[in-house]
Amino acid sequence: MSNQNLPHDPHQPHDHSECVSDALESAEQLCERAGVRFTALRKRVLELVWASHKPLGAYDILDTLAREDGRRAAPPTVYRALDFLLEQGLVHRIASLNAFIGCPSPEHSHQGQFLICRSCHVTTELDRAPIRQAIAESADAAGFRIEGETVEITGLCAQCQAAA
Amino acid sequence: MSNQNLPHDPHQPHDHSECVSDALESAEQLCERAGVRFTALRKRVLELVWASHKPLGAYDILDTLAREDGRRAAPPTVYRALDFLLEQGLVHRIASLNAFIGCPSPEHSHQGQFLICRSCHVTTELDRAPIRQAIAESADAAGFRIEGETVEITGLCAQCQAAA
DNA sequence: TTCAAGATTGTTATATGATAACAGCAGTCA
DNA sequence: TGACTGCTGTTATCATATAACAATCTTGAA
Repeated sequence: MSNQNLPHDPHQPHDHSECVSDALESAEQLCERAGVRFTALRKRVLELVWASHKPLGAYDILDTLAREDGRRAAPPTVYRALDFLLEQGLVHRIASLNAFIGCPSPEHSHQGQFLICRSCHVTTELDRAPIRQAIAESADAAGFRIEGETVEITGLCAQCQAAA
Repeated sequence: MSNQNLPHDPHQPHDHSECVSDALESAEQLCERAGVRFTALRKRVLELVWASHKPLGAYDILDTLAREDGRRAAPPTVYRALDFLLEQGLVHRIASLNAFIGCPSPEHSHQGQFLICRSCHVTTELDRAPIRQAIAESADAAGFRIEGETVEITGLCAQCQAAA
C-alpha cells in the first residue's frame, strides 16, 4: 500500500497530477457528506488552485477561466466559488499575498501555518500543535478568545537556499 | 518614577494622548539616531496611526489629511510615509486587515504578534518568545530560513467577552 | 409533469487598496 | 551659487474585492 493519502513535501519532485486528483476526489466526498453541491465551476476553480503548490490570485484564476471559455468570467463568479471552497475548508487564503492555496488535509477543520518561499513561491502548509499552543497560551494570558489564526512565514525554502 | 515607558494594555482606560506623545517622541529620537528625516508629513501620519489602538487603513489616513488640508492628498503621499514608518519599525502592517498600527516598542527590530478584537477592533501587539520559538523550530525542521513572520490572531478581547 | 422555492451563476457597476512614472521643490554641502 | 539628493505633489493606472440585481438551474412537492 502506498502513502497516496499522506500529504508529501511539495518541494520534492512528484507526480503532481496525483495531488490534483486526490484533492478533487476528497473534495467530492467531503461535499457529499456535508450535503453541499460541488458544482462544475467550483470543481474547476479548485482544480486551478491546485495547479501548483503556489498560492494563486483570484484574478489569475479569472484569466485562466477566460482563456478557456472565450467569454470572460466576472470577478464575483470566481470569488463566490472561492468563498465556497474556503467555507468547506478545501482552500486557505494567504492574507499576506492576497492569494489562495489548496488544503492538503481538508478532512478536519483547521487554519494551518504556512511557509512561503519568496523565491520559488512554493508554499507548505503545517499544522503544528506547538505553534497553536504557544499562541493559545499567549491569548489566554490576555483573556483573549481566539476565533481565527493567520500564521504566514516568509523566507527561503531549503531548495532555494541550496540553489543560492 | 512612573511606568510611562512601558507599553500598557491598550484595553485599559488610559490617557491616550500620552501614548501618542510618547510614540512621537521616541520616533523623533530613533530617526535622529538612524540619520533619517522625520518630516512633518511622516510625523503627522504616525500621529494619525496612533490616534487609537485600532489598525488604520491608508485611505482613512488619506481622508483625514484631506479634511485638514482642504486639498486632497494623493495615495502615494500616504503610502510613502507609511513605507518609511514601516522601514524604521515605527508601525506594523496588519496583513489580514490591510491596515497599519503604531508599534509600542520600536527601539528594537521585531515583527510581533497581534491580537485583533473583531468587535472593538482594538489590537494588542505581543512579542512572545515561545511563539517565535515554536515557529522557528517548525521552520528549522523543514530546512526553511525565516525572513518574515505574520502572526495575526482574531477573536474577542476580554472586555468584549464580558460585554456580551 | 409542472410549478414554486431556493441555490447557483451571470452581469454591470463600483468600492477599496496599492503603485508607476514623472514633475517640482526643499535641504545640504561643496 | 549651483548641483545633488531626497521628499512630496500629481496624474494615471493597476490589483483586489464586493454590492445589487437578473437569469438560470436544481430539487422537491403538488
